Amino acid sequence: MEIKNVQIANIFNRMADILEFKGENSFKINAYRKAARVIQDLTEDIETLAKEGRLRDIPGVGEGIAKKIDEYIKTGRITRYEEIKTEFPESLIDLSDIVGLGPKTLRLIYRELGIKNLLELQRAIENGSLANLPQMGEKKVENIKQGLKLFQASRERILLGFALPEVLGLISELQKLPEITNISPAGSLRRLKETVGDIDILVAGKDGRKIIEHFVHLPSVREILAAGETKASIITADGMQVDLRVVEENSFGAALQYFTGSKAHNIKLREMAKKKGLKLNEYGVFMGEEKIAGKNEEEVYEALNLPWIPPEIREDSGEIEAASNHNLPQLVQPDDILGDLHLHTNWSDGSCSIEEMAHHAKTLGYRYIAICDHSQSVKYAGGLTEDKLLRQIEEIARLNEKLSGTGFKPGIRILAGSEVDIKNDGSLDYPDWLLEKLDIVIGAIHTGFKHNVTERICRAMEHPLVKIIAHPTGRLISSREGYVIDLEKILEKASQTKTALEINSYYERLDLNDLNCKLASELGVKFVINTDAHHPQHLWMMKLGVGVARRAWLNKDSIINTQPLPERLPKFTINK
DNA sequence: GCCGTTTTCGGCCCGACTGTTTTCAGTCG
Repeated sequence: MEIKNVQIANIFNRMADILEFKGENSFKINAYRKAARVIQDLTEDIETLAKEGRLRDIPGVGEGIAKKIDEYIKTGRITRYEEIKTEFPESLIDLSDIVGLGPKTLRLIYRELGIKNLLELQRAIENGSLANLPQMGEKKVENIKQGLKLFQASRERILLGFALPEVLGLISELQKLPEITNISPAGSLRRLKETVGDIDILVAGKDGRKIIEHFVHLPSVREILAAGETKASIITADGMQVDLRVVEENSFGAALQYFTGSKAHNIKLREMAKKKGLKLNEYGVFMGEEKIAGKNEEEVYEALNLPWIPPEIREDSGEIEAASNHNLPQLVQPDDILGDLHLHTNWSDGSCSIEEMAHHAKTLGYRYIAICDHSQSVKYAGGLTEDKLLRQIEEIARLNEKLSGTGFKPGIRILAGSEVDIKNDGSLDYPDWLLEKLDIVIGAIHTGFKHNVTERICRAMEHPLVKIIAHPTGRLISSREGYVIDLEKILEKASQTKTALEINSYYERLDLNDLNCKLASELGVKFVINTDAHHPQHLWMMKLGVGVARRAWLNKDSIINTQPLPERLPKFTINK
């Protein structure tokens, strides 16, 4: 459904690139970019909005852009785009993604040297013709050369689950320095976006030079890109670029706010500040010359008459308006999670015993877990035969005796479950008499990703024992697209059958993602946040899934594993 | 091209850095 949203957003972004190249009014260009971003983040189908004549309700969409959207939906094309697209070679506009090569320079090399594509740009660098242009010195050519290298490598963004532990490690190393009075990750990492580009760490402290000296000589640093008094950039042994910035203590909040972004959120805040006769920048909030806030984020927001806004929702997608109306959501927190309902063990393709998983879960403060190993037809993952599942149910009963809390020692409850494969006809991989012996049944697709997946999942959700659908879209971030599905249909069926959809926290999945969760939530769907852990060391990823939920504005009431288990098991109660 | 509790016209976030200049343009975040 959101396909048209993405297509239209892409066109507007491309139009902005072309208009920028043409040297059009920069505010017009920004208008296109803003519209593109808002449309991309929309949870509603833009086609529906168009049919209902509600396009103009989208912030950033006015008369001109609404007309173009209507045209695209009716005819599949936008005349204005087709016109300007033919004025210049596509391969030329592609070059605008090169860092260090802005629209002005691009226009210069096109006009003066006739450069139209990557290859010609490379040649111009090599034969020195680029360096001969006016305003073009040695350094600038070198910059473009570097940008070109990055562009060709088309540097991939880093998975959050990969970057987060690394950054927390760096931070705990840095905290040992007494000169550092405050420290925090910033940027998209702090907003818990599923992938991050550069990694930003912000520090408040006295002796910038010393702090940076310490930072660039940490053991995990492979290469130093820059090291000044207030800013340093390094490459870690894992190949991640990390920027450290040092600021004065009384500007830490303003700088943290600024470097956390998002850019769109910051722009809106600055507009607000301006309307109030204030000025907001990375040093503080100013009334004339006087600084009225900046030491911490709370007072920065307060100076603008706003409550503090959690970083995860700072995307200018309604959070500022909600804050103004004192209507911010009570976002679910990591501590709200009472159990993990999707764990694997060495009974199928996990690497540890049920008891080991339970022990680790207990150290995290969980009150319950569910063991959901694979079902019989998932051979490659060691799916359990019917007999083996029966034996596992007995083993879990035995462990529950052993691990149940006594007196002052709280225990942990292990639920017997299964991640049951949804077969090609939508039936389940175990017979009902066996499923009925389980505390919890999760349905999942593992084969036939292009084969009637929507119908299969919907049929599985109609089964009264299927309480959860695991990783509902099947995507792997930056490596697999996911099943071919009609997501909206699935969400509606989930809402109707009261089947919870999983937010799978495994770092490569994060499935459902933030936008899909937001959409699902609007349709009244319930969620469960699981790790799908195959090893105790995967359990920490719960915080990634909680991040997804927070980015989707979810509160704890819509997430079933924030609820305590009923006194008497066996059956996990989701009323279907 | 969008938008409006000062406006339907005249604004549109803000600062740092870099490189090439000699007071500033271009680019980035």
